Amino acid sequence: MLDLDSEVPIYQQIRDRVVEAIAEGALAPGAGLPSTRQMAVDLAINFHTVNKAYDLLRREGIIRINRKSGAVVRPDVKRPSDELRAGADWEARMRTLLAELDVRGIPKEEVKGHVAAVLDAFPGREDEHP
Amino acid sequence: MLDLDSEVPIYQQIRDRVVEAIAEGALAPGAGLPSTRQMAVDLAINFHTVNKAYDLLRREGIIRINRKSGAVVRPDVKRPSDELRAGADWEARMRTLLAELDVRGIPKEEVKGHVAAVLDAFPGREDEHP
Amino acid sequence: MLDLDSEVPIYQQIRDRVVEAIAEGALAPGAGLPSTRQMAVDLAINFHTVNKAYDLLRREGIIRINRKSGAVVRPDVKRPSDELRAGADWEARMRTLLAELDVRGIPKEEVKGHVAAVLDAFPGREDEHP
Amino acid sequence: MLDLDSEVPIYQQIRDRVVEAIAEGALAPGAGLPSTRQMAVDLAINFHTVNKAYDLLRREGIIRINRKSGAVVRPDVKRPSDELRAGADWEARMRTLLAELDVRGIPKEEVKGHVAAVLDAFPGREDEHP
DNA sequence: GTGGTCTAGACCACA
DNA sequence: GTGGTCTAGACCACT
Repeated sequence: MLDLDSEVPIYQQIRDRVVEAIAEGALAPGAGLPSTRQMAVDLAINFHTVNKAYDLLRREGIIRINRKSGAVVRPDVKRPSDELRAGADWEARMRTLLAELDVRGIPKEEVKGHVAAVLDAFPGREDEHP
Repeated sequence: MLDLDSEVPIYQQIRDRVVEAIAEGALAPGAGLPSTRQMAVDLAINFHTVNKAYDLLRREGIIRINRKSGAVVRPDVKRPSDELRAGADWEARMRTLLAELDVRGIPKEEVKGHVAAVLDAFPGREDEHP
Repeated sequence: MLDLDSEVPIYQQIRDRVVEAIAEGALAPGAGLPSTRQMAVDLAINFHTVNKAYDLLRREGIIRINRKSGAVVRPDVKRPSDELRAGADWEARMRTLLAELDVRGIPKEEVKGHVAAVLDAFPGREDEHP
Repeated sequence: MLDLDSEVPIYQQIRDRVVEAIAEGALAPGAGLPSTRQMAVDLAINFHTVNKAYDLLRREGIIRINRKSGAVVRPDVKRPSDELRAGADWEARMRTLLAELDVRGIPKEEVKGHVAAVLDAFPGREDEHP
């Protein structure tokens, strides 16, 4: 699951995998994450690295870290909130990615189709279409 | 246009801006880019940094670097080529980004709309709809 | 081992020596290379130059660069891969070299003998003769 | 025939093409080369560049340059001569190339076959097998 | 301690 | 005038 030789930092990969797990529904809002030491053992990496990933997720407002109960997915995640939207600059990042795909000659319809397929595979909330 | 305090390297930002300019049609295939030293003074950065960005674009097959006329956008860019598409774990990168947006509570339809809007704003190739 | 006065760039010479060491078996797949700074002091050159050589080898898919353990020879190197063979205008390069040798009056049989001798001295892969 | 965007210098490409033409027999020993200005016009390049290529060939002992008759292929080319062999370091260059091919996973027999095919396609001298 | 980035200045090759 | 190379030193990110 992790590529230790990748140029993308390990803590970033952990963060990405957690975010994807939440989006897919594998990690429900309010659910607990493994302890840093446990995940470090599972992934055979230094626990400081896991710590850094968790801290990043906390600063992004995606998880909460309690002294006693460990890290849990914030219950209000996946709900529209200005707090979560802020600091995302997601339009710019998406624009950069789309520009690269366009320049590489990947057909627009293929990209749109992939985006729709991925998004529709996410469980979604009951209040999505109010 | 550049954020010198960003965590994303300056040379990467330059590379991204060039790619976007090509996708938007602002930089047509065959068009020339400023010389490394010129762009360096324009952006108030070191010319080695521009050099690295150009070298990255060259290795990606997006521009050509000619000893006399400087850097030009490859005329055959935006033509689907296996080599260019190959370097593409783009589905994974897109999936990670989409998961983050979903977790941040951004409505799926808003994302799809933005994607379509950005893509449709790109001029596109003549052979896009054969 | 290095010729600082040569017209071929130092970083290219380093890259060539590493490739030769791999072919000879002196550097086995999976083996580690010296750290950039270490090799720099060993060769009495700037570490940036070594850095560039390693980066070139990485982009060629010959080594992997790991943040903690440094550079290692890719374990799957020497296994025929289309991507590695692709970057190969090798027939043209070989043709140019052979033409030069012919013009210089080096007997064809001597050239063939040298080629065979060098190749046969390389350990080779287990799957070479299936 | 020339790739103006290549990373290999134009004057070097000209030199390589001339050497190949001699090896193939298209340019016989003693034959004359086009004038620098003529070749510059033909190739649509600066005549100084052709000049540099010719000078390189002269310094390599492959052609002679006469004030009146222009550049001619040395009549004694293709014959074994210590003068021509010197300064070639061809074993080292061949070794580097072969090592790269081996590392890229190209079968040894394929390389040997290509070398033999190219060499045998060169006309060869009557005194080759004395 | 590892590699990565940026800056800076000098020199060279190429066209 | 163009890009390419090498050197040098400082700072940062990652593990």
